[in-house]
Amino acid sequence: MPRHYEDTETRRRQVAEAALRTIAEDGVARFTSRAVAGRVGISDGTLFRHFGSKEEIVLEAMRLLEQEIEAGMVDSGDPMEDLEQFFHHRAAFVGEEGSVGRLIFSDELIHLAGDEGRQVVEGWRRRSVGFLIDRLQRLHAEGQLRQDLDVPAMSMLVQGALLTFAMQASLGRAGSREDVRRRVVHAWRTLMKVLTP
Amino acid sequence: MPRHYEDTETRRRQVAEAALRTIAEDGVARFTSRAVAGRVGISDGTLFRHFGSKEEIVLEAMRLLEQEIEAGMVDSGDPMEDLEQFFHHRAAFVGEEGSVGRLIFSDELIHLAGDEGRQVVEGWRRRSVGFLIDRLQRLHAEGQLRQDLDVPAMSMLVQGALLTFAMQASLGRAGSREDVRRRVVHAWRTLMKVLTP
DNA sequence: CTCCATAAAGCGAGTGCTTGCTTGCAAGCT
DNA sequence: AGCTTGCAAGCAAGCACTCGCTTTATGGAG
Repeated sequence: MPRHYEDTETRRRQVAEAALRTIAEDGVARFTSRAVAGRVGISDGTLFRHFGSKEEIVLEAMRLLEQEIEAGMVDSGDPMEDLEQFFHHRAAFVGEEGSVGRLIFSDELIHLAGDEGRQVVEGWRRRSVGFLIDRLQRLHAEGQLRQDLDVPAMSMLVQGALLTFAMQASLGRAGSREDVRRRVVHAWRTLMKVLTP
Repeated sequence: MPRHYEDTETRRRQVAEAALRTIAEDGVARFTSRAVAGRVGISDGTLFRHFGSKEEIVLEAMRLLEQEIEAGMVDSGDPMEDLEQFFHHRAAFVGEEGSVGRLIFSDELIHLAGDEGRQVVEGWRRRSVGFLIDRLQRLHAEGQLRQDLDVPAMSMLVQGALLTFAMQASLGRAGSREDVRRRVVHAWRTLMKVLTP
């Protein structure tokens, strides 16, 4: 059988994607270098020709996720629209992509990714919370949100709602894409009812 | 040096507690039979005299948690009081006991606990959600909760708030016991403001 | 167009380490 | 004496990772 050849750049992307799929579908316990290599269709020996360590693979996979995470944080000028955009994007993302929830929740994986991985995840958290607080603050100051609630409390409600989606995806009980989207819309309506005067 | 002898019953309890402490303090990745044995002060060989497998250890540890989980679900006759009790108890529990969050979030651990472990965790979830829905339903019917919100949506808000505590504990950023308790009280006040007319 | 040297990518056996678990025997309790 | 509990060494399996060698792509010289 003839071998199939690809250059390092292509392989690195394929491996990072395969790593995310493996984590999402098989779980962290079965996330081994052999499994990832098998998914790409190369031997585990070849895998380590393109990556120096398993830690590097996790970091590359994180970089793939990072783009998606950043994409959810836009600045349209209207804080309310930003917030809605953020909530929908993030909820759909963590609700559909099972690997995200596992990555964030699994100290196992973060431990695997080393100090650098820990910093990456911590960075995501800080940026996301910062974004949330900022938009809520502005809306609160404009009087568009209930004045008897403080901003951190409202932030907790929004984060909590997002966590329920991550949790469901992590437990594999997310349902179809359409189903997730419907629940996201409903959750957002509920939050609006609850946060606005 | 003289050996210290304990009967199986005592050792099983000690081991289960040590397992929870190990998961909470060292993380799932370092939760090995040797580490647990070392914490108890016995060799890993002795550990397997009292337990048939690591899976059994996890199940025994789960049984320890189960008592605490059940303790949070009382029936005082007043649904609102039940709900408040439940929220405070559960939030303080998952917020202070880091192992709970890790246990619930880690598919690694659940995978380790086998089918029986998966059923145990699924049972917790079902019972907890059932409890929540039941009390909310009754309060909603009595008109004590906002009629423009549906019960599942309110349940999501409560669960979400609880998840934020589990998440913080799992990430090791819980803070002191007093600190957690203060935030729990604040979260409950926020929920009440938001759910009642 | 052919030939061949070189580099890149692939393979799979092998290495050392850790893990869950076993076993042979010693040490204490009853 | 016998039963339980303990230890330390050891085992097979699985892991991340290495290495020697093979196979393919490339590209310039003849």
